[in-house]
Amino acid sequence: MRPDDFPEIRALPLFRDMEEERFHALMRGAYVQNFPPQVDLIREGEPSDFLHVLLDGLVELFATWNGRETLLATTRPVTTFILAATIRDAPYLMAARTMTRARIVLIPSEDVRAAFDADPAFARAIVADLAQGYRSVVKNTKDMKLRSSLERLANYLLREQRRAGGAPAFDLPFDKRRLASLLGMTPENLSRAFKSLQAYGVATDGGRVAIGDQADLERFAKPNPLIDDRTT
Amino acid sequence: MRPDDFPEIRALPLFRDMEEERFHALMRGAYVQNFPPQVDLIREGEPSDFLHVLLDGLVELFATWNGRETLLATTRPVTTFILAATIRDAPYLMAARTMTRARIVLIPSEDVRAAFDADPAFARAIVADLAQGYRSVVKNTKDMKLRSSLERLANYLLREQRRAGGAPAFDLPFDKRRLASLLGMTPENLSRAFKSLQAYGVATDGGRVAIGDQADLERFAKPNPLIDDRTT
DNA sequence: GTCAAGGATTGATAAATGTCAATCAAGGAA
DNA sequence: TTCCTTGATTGACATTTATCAATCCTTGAC
Repeated sequence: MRPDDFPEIRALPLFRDMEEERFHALMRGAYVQNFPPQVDLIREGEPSDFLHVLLDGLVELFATWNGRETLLATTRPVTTFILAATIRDAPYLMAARTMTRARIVLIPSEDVRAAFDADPAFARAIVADLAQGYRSVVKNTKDMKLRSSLERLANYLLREQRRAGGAPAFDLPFDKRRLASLLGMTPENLSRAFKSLQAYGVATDGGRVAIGDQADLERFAKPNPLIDDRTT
Repeated sequence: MRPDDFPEIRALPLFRDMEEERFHALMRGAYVQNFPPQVDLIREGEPSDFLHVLLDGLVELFATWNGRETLLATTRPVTTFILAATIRDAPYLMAARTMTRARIVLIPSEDVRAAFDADPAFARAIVADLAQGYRSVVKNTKDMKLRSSLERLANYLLREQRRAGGAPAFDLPFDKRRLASLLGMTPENLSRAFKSLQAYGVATDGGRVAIGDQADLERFAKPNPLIDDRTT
């Protein structure tokens, strides 16, 4: 792949401060692929041969056990995913599948580790990324262990609203079946949870959500930056 | 603190490969403290001023929200904790409290970050530690989302047995109230779960657990390295 | 030894959540 | 357009888990 093909990669926090030559070397070994929707990119337990960078489209990260499946996260452009497995040279803990058509850069894990060893700026960026990812998963664990499914939904909606710039109405980023799995509940339970939140001014129309009275919903949801602020 | 006082710190993966001079500088700013049981070491939301290294005793890491509390992890010697907050220079996401008398080294976070910038070997070790911690939390999330409380207990017992060297009987490392919280259930539910596992050869006598037929318990628990192997 | 305190267990009951089945609604293909 | 597929919703019911209260048991202080 030509190093200057995708300036948005270079602009990512992870690559922004790399030495120019290093970045070029890394990109020379990388390649871009286009995938249709519903394609398995990664399976749990496989060796982590590539660091993935999502340029376009949506990807879901999920895990399975004993015939059950749960959605752990979704990624939107431009983000890397499964960095920890790449760094540890350990098997993937999650599977990844495209939700839409997607354009993805694949960087050989070996090259990433080599660049890490050679470029202090890159090393710093990787650590920042990992520490942030770590904290993000811890927040998610607190969400799961300390809150009921109704409380999780309420706080999820407040987070999404924030992401949408604080507007009173916004679209869910994917279907409700996936949202239910992400929040650790069944679609039926989610459907009933939405109905319960009507009492706090939440209205839905398909995938569109309107929050009538944010303060009222917050009184119920009790959002907390140490759980719900997914940026620090 | 005198740098050579505690060779077990130097032996930790995190510090093992540091340059000698760097390690000494780091230790000069550090100090050791002894704490009685049940002492709050860290509160959620506080700035992360120190990286902690547990030399002796047991420490619990927990989180609270809306009057509820949940145990997220316990640490045993010799381990560091809350590395991610130190690296990010962000507030603690968990609180920490001694469970027993404990001896702890406190290293100013600023010094850790300086050492990280100056010593590539230390940087590598930090990344390895973070990536491992990250993966460990992901495994825990899978455990929580994919398994019932009974299945979580069964797999927990198999992990503890493994840690005890595979012996058929071993002691729980702390009381059942804490174990229940760690597994995300109430003490009453845990008590009943232990009773249910009698059908699979699990016997308890206070804090002592005996696994009569490991293969039988495994048939029920279906342990999976991508969830239960907490070392890779 | 006795006693007090806290954890563990048990029983009864309630609440939360999941399952199954049926129906409904929306969107894409022809 | 019409049909068909898939996701969403609803109702009835089962299961899991929590709550509350009582009792039991262990352990440590005296």
